[in-house]
Amino acid sequence: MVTNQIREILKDKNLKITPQRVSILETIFSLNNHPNAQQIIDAVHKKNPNISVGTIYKTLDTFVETGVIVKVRHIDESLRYDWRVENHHHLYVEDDNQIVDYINDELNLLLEDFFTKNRIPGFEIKSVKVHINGKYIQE
Amino acid sequence: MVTNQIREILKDKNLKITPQRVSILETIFSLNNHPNAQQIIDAVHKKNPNISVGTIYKTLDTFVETGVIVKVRHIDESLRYDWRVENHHHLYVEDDNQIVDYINDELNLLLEDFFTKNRIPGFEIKSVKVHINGKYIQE
DNA sequence: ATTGCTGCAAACTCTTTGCAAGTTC
DNA sequence: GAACTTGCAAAGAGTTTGCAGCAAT
Repeated sequence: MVTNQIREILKDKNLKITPQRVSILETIFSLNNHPNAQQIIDAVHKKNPNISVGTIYKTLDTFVETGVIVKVRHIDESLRYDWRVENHHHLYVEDDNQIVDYINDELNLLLEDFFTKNRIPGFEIKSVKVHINGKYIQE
Repeated sequence: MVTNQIREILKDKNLKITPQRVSILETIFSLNNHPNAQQIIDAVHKKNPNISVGTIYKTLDTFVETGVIVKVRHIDESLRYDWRVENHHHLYVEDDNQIVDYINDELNLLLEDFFTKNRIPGFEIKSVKVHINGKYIQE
């Protein structure tokens, strides 16, 4: 992701283009696997140790409010940030704090079909995500 | 869950039977939906405000170490406690910190079949859990 | 010049830890 | 009585907030 693209994203959202925001957004785009706030802070500080923690939290809030990124509420207290919107699933890698995207349209269709046929009374489904837990092995 | 059963569980694990432990375990069994530490603390304090927070945290650790309860690491920083072992799925209720069990054998079979046919190269699957996000509605 | 952003510091929540006093067996 | 458990208080991590000064438009 080039800096110019980032400046354009900010401009589109009527956000002032500051070095801090550019750097933070650049960092988020450089992190592959749904970083949480702490991981973003650490990564930002590697390049710019002088950006304050408060600023980073406020910037993340701003990005979420304006739709630059989304805040994924996996469970009430576990927040992760992602800039992708499409529905996809995740591999949770054991002994490793890694979360890898798993995209499979056939699985999406299968689940959609299942939950159409098996409605949950009184419950409106917004999205269905599959968490695949396991680990990488030598083959 | 009767207090006598709880005393027996503690005795089986060679844990000293203290009023605090009985009360905490009673509370955990009374909470249906995978409470986190804070929810357990709140619930315990409703009945026994004088049990200290430190004691509750230590007791939870002790229970986990001895296998009375399990600590479920949904994602690296989101811990919830549960005493059930069987594989089941969850409804994540929006605007509400509720997680409701969703048990459906047909869904389990469907997923098992899918991932048998669609192996992920180099990845050993330990478990597959479906997170159904949505909200309750008036019907 | 105006608006909005940043950095700092204080404060708050959740969790962990050490230790002296108290409780269980 | 020995061993373990509790409560308290201090401390640490992560996050939020207010405000004065500063930067972007």
